[in-house]
Amino acid sequence: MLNTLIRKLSIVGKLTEGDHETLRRVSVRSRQVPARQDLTTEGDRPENVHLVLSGFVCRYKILPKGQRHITALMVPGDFCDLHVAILDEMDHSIATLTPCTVVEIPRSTIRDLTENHPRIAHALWWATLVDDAVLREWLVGLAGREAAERMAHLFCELLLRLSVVGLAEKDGYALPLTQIDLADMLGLTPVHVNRTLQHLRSKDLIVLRKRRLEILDIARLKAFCGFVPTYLHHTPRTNKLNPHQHKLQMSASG
Amino acid sequence: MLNTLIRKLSIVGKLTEGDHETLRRVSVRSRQVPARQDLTTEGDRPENVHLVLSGFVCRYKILPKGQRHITALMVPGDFCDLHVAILDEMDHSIATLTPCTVVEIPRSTIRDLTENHPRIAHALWWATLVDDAVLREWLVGLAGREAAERMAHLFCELLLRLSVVGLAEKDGYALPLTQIDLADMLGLTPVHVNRTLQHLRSKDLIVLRKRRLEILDIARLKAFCGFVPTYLHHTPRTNKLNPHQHKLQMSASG
DNA sequence: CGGAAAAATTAACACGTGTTAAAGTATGGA
DNA sequence: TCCATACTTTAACACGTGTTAATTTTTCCG
Repeated sequence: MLNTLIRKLSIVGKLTEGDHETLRRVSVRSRQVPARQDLTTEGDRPENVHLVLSGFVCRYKILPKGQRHITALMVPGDFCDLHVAILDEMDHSIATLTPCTVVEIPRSTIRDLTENHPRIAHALWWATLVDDAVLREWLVGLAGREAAERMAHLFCELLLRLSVVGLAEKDGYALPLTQIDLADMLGLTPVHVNRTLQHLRSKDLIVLRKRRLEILDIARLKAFCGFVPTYLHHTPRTNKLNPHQHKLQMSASG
Repeated sequence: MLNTLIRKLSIVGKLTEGDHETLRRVSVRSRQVPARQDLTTEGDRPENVHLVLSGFVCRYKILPKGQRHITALMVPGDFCDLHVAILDEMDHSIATLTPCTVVEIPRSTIRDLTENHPRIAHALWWATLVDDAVLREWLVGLAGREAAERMAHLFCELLLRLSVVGLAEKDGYALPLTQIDLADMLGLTPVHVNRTLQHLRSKDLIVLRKRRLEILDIARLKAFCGFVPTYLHHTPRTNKLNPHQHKLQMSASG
């Protein structure tokens, strides 16, 4: 179970066996949480950081008109709120989407990790920045991709993220979310999520059924949504030429 | 000039005179940069962190179809890429929108600040988290607010952010952005930005002319877009009752 | 000061997505 | 096993925003 975390953090750098042991020690006290329950609520000043061991967790905000919008999806191996220690008050909430196993880690423990375990600290820092990068990609997708592309992009992203922690096969993965959850995540209505799902199915790209996503043709799916996985920073640093320096384009808008 | 940074960081905690001196020393070497020029380009591994002293800077990504989308706007006192030190490769670009004065701070200096100046380190950490919160708010706005509300919300946000660094009056501020810039920021077309601007003007909420935004009725503008400034974390911690715990609503979507 | 380039404005039309509502289908607990 | 509830699916229509393109205005620079 905890392997998910170790597997994920190992992407960045080489953790020692001692680091593994430290992480295991930190995560002994896990807790079962039913689906659709807040872990922390907007306005709180939480004392614990949450680590997901199993299940899906989301970060969300409620707009003045009452709609929920999900700004991040956390899967096993992800921290939910590594950063919140500094801010006075949560400006959003965190909730389970499915039944989950989570570890609650006191802030003091996180402080100890960051001060006395440099490789772990570096890995945690890295994980936070990747979360930011994902957030930016979601933002860009909402503004610039239409519904089907946006959904396809999410499915590609999850394939990668779940693969890292061993929760995906080559051709699919368990996706125990409702269409309402997807709607709140993609900025669509549940009705249009349904339409879009059928559209992607009619193009023989994916099938979502019985809470499992089947990817029928990953290459075509990636091409369809223009998936470029760089932002996930899951691959080691490369020294290839930088293709962006040659096609800078400042005032393009449509 | 540098006061902008000190003013901003002073929101979080009490910096000492020594801290001020340290910040001044770090920021001596400033540089003029013309408008519409990359400071770092996607794919780079930058060696310096950028601090804005004057002008407007943006973070942007180019989508496969060629559209630019701006994911963040940096104003004087803001760091552009405090975080990038850890990641292998920039997954986005940073560019000036107007002529700017920027300071380039070597990564080693940032490391020194974070290791040897705890109050400054804390303030930098805080600034990064506020940037994240702004990003989330933009995401939520793209998904859940329509064009006019989204634009009004941006104007309210900028009024607060610019006030903090002394660049806004009560009734407006300099906003030297083109409608194309606004479009790329709000996820709209330039044409619709123009329509929306006129719509807000027809409601006597704002006037944007000669690169200056006049806010005609800030109270009505805030009400119009449902502006709740908590996410900017510009006010000291309060111990008021938490209104969110009583109206939890998980599956609302429309 | 004048001319070229960029930005703002206007208009007509197209289309993606929202809205509402009703019917069908799973799901989970007693 | 069966019911109650939640979720999914379908349909018709409305509307916000995109698209294209032409025109006017502003800005910039020699």
